[in-house]
Amino acid sequence: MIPYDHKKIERKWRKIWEDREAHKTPQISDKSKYYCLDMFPYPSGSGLHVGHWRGYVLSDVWARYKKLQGYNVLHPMGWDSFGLPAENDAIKKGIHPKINTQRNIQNMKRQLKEIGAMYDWSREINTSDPRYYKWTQWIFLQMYKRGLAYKKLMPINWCPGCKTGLANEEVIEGKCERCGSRVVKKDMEQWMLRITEYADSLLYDLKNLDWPEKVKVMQVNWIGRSEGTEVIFKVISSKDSREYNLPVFTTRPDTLFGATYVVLSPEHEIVQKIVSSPKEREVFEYIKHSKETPEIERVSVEREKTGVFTEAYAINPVNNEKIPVWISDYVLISYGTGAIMAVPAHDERDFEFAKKFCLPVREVIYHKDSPRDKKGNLIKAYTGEGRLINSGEFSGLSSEEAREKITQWLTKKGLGKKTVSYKLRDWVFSRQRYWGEPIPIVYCPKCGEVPVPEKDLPVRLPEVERYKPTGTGKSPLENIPEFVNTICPTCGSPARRETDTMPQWAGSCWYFLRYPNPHFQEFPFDKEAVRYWLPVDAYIGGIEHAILHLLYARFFTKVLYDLGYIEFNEPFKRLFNQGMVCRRSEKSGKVEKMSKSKGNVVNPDELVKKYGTDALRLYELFIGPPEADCEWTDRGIEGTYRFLKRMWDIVLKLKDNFGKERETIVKRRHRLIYDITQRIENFKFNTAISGFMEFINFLSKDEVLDKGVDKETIEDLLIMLSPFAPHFCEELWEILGHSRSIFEESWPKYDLKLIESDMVSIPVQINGKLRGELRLRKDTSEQEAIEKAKSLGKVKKYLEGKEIKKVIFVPGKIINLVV
RNA sequence: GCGAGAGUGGCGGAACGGUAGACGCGCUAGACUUAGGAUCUAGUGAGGAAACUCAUGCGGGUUCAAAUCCCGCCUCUCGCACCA
Repeated sequence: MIPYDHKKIERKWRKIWEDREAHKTPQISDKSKYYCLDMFPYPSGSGLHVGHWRGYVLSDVWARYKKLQGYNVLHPMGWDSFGLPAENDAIKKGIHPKINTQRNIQNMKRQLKEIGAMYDWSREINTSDPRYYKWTQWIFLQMYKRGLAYKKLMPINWCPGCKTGLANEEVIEGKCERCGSRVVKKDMEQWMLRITEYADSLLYDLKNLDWPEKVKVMQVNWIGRSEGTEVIFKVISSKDSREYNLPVFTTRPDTLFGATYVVLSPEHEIVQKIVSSPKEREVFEYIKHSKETPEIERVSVEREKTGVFTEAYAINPVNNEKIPVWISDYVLISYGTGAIMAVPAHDERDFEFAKKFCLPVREVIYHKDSPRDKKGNLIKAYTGEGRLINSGEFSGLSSEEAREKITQWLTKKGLGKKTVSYKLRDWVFSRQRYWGEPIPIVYCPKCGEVPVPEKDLPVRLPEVERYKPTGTGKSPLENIPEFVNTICPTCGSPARRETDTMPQWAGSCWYFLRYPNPHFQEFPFDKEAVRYWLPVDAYIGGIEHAILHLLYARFFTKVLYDLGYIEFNEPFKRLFNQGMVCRRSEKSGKVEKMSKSKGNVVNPDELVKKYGTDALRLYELFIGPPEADCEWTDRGIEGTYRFLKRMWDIVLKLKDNFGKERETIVKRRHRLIYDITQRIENFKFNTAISGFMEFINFLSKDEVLDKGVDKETIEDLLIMLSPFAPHFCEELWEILGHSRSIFEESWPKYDLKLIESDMVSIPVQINGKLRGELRLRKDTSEQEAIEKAKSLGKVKKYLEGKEIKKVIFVPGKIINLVV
């Protein structure tokens, strides 16, 4: 008998698939489509480890399963090759990003091919290819024309390590998401995208998506919509007694009568105008200090509150009370209006601040559970709802009624209005780096800011010698006169190009639209092909993109939808996040996510050599539930490898003399089809594989093999296993005499009637404890079943001298006798 | 602090409120072998000679019956965190 030779088989089928163009997806077809997309990787220099494999295997099994179900499946792959990760890798190695990226792609593509996935490589895309980024620039111009891209001087997150500005989303705990450096604030002219305009749409459309709840919640929190009231306080300058209108945002207008002071963010523009001369120096020092304080510290909850009194006063519009105006860095310039009314009795932060600076606390919401000392004073803020007190004509109302009434009152008097605030900020879209899409804008001394005409796209990234970030706040492109100097597209005068480039995320915001026709010349995407293929039916990738990429891609999709270019406003119908593969790290001694820096990676190359791709694919899935993190066990793969070998032997043993269909086997077959189908549908690939193992254990019993197994059972088994172990199943399929690929077959069907058996085994319990087991016909009457149960030897013993108080009989399930 | 998820053998993990530990790793014994780190067979939660008892993070509850449902804790992981 031929032994299972994974090397030979895998090499053979990979070549056949390539020669036959087996994975080439037809552009358009009569079949229903299924778009199964992996989050495309950036071409990293460290290559793939078994953790990366997991997601790719998962999506490939799903894609192949859908193909067997008769769908026309699109399962493409490409490269997210612009941006910080690729550029930092190049700088570290001292190789030009273009060369380094090419090399990395070559290596990763080789590794990806080892997985044996059905990627249609003829559709490969690469975001740093001018034929691709031409269209990224084109989309930017469409946004620019609609006012969705604009330039603004603003304090942005500056990473001193990467020497570039970052988006809010790229700052994690005050540190750069890429390099871990502390991010500082820097005032810079930046290109911005007006993502806030889409805040509500990004929020409300989440509810129709089949996404993990966790990711949806993260996006909801990130958008951070909160409804409230803008209240206008009058501020009288202590410098010159001039009056200014100061809007503040609050979600609790019901506490307005409890406002005993006002706090401005140190960066608030009005501060300079209202501060008294004696306080000017102190205020200036405070502002300087807070600018220098790293965001991470400034925002720390534990930190004691600080602040300075401006000696100016504000008028509370609702009762004309004069209250002091302070500045403090616990008020953020970037949220709401950058100013708050402070209600110490009902806000913890305000309470803390009031205690420190001896400011009055006035209760305006009464509740019996307010935390008080013996004298009846609040010992901390009561932040819940209640009934209004000390609130003039509004006293006696509930918080909810009061919010409505007070807002109405303010609106009528022109002193306030209902508003909505968001945590979401506009997207900082400029990077002062070389390796990215040049922003297609020209500055003309006569015409000002001029967009590059579409016919002149792409604005090519010049070939340069020096590509390292400058740290001056300008991109390295600034030093390339051939790039910078151009002529104005409008008037022809000498002009300068924008030298900032787009962020890493730009290309991935729309790549899923390009795959349906990746070589299309006339437009970013082929509308016809997009109409057929989009939206993406299943999007598979890591949870780390829960906010950044997924939010940005949704934003681009919505913009393109509003501009009439596409007919759907959500790109990814279903999202699946695979769990991370972890392993004990020698350095830390902890079980951590696999990564090169932690030194706990497992290289798939050696495993493929020793056990084969198919055994590794199986183990990647068998290791645990796909959505859960898992711990890699080095010897675990032995199990799936042995499984394949045993199955191989059984099929070869059977192939020359298949038996007739036998009832027991047919029933087991239908049971298997049912189980496997259900488990795959529910993404329970780990238990699907254990189902195959159980079936093989059943088949390998001598009595089963001796009595014979029919051909159809084995063929169905092979078809069902083929998404998991494609090379292995193709080979056995051929050995069984088929000349067509197994992936041309269709998924087997089950007959529920055949699954249900006439005989069932029923556990018998006494007082809920298992005491025996009964084999019964399914339709046995309750009475007969109970009698039989009572006569079981073991059961009899327990019933001796006892009285049966209650009998539980669940047909086909259980018998429980209570004594 | 807030929000979400998870705690089951030596290990990875199975279990529509109904036989806890499927399947696999590892381990033990045996078979075949010059050999076995290949393969096959049997066993493998703990205690006990056995009958049996005890076991799903801890403590309560509901139920004939709870890993599963409810209440209260503990631990871990992840996300958010002065957002007014």
